[in-house]
Amino acid sequence: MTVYGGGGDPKRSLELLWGIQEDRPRRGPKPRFTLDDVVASALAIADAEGLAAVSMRRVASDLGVTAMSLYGYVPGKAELIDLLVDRVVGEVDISAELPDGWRARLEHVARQNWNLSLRHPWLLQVSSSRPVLGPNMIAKYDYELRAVAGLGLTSVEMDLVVTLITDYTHGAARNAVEAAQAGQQTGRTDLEWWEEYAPLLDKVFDPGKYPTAAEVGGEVGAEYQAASDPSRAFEFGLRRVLDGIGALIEGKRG
Amino acid sequence: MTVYGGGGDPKRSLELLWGIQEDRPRRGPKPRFTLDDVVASALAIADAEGLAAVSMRRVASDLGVTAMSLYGYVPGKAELIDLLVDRVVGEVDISAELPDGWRARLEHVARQNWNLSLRHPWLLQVSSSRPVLGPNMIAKYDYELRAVAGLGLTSVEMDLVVTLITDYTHGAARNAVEAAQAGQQTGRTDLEWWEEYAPLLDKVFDPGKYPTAAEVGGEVGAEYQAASDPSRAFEFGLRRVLDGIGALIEGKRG
DNA sequence: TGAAAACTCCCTACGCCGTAGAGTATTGTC
DNA sequence: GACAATACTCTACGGCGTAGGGAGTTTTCA
Repeated sequence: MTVYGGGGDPKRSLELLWGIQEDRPRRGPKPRFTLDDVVASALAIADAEGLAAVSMRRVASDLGVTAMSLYGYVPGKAELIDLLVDRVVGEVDISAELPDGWRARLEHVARQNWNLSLRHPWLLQVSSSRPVLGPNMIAKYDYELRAVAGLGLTSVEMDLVVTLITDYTHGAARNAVEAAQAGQQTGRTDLEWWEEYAPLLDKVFDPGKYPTAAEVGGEVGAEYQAASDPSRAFEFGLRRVLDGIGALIEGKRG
Repeated sequence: MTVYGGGGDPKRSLELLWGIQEDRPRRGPKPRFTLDDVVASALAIADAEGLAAVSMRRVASDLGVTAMSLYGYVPGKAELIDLLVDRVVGEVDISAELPDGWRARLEHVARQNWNLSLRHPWLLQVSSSRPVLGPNMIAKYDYELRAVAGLGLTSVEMDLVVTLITDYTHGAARNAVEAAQAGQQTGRTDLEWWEEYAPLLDKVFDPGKYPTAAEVGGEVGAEYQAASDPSRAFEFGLRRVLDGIGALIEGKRG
């Protein structure tokens, strides 16, 4: 359950991210691994067991080495997490041609971010104190900006639109991941959980006091057979957000 | 930097949240504090020094007591965090009359959530595996649903709209808090940070490869004198989201 | 060629963390 | 006054990030 936010020394992180090290050959014994090996090991753990399982000792032992030897590759855990983030951000396929039309393009961007978060749920728990300005992050930012290029928006507006899409997607994905993890953690399906705690909640929850919540909660629960349907919520919200952006773009044209 | 997600035993959390304990008077010595005292102590630490500083030992020592004695009040740290969350959620003023008009109402809801997150930044780092169904959380949910009542939306739609607003606000607040914390953590203003790392980034970043990011990033940086302006981004996005919701509502009417 | 420097990795240790288990003092009930 | 229940303390375990120093390996330079 322990979780780390990025935010090591930004200068050092930048250097590591962009691979400003070189000057091999150096004097001592050759390193047993590359920096990439270390990050890959951490990634495997994060994906399989969550960010909490990513400890220096664990990453090291998976590599067959002691914890302290990692400090030859990375100044500390925070920087390792920064590298981890940029690495999975690199998974987003930014070589693909963007679809035609701003709406399809933004939808594509949103879905890419959504999928990325579901594939690496721990990503949502990394709250970097500064954005990790790694090569993949910048490439992705460029890709996303291109989705709203040529629409008559100012640079600032382009940035704001992309931020809106990614912010919203992030929030929606967070709900989805929480719901999914809750199910697998407790070993119960949503339905089972609902059935177990509904009576307890009933005892304590006064429908007369909160009639709106009671009615909506009841109908929503009945419809989803769960407390929520994050995937549907994402689709719904995305449509509204795109509608809102559409109003902006058309306003610009008129 | 260490952070905890909620998600203790949901049953026990529910009981604590709703105060199903009573059956005092009991036999032994009287407890030195109330459960509220413990939560208040944890809250003070979280607000002042962040969630990472909230350890059982620390909370206890602030109360003048050993760590283990907290386990008489709370089954574990996870449940304490659950209580912490519901407590600050209770700060939202839900007795206030909602403004007239769905748009003003939803805007009000969004701003309340925004302010709550900025007042208690650690809230954004608590990723409960299940929603904390405390009394305050439910009261807030009810309050927020009332903002979209009577508009001809189905229950499910009402829930989706509220989820959209809170999801978006959560994501936007997250950026704001990160930016604010980055400034105070490193003791640098945004401008200073920008000036320090721009040259380093310049050396590594190829504008020819990412012309869109280069141009937009440059103009955005010049306009904000910083990498971003989260507050402005929030306002911008909120307007779009409300526009999108407006389209839905008007579509329902037509 | 041999010494020195540079480097990787290991071992040990410190001060944190959440919390289990057992002990001690205090309080209420019979 | 005896007994049981309770609140709290102490000690300890196994984890964490990482500082410091030592050992062995490889390259460089005299």
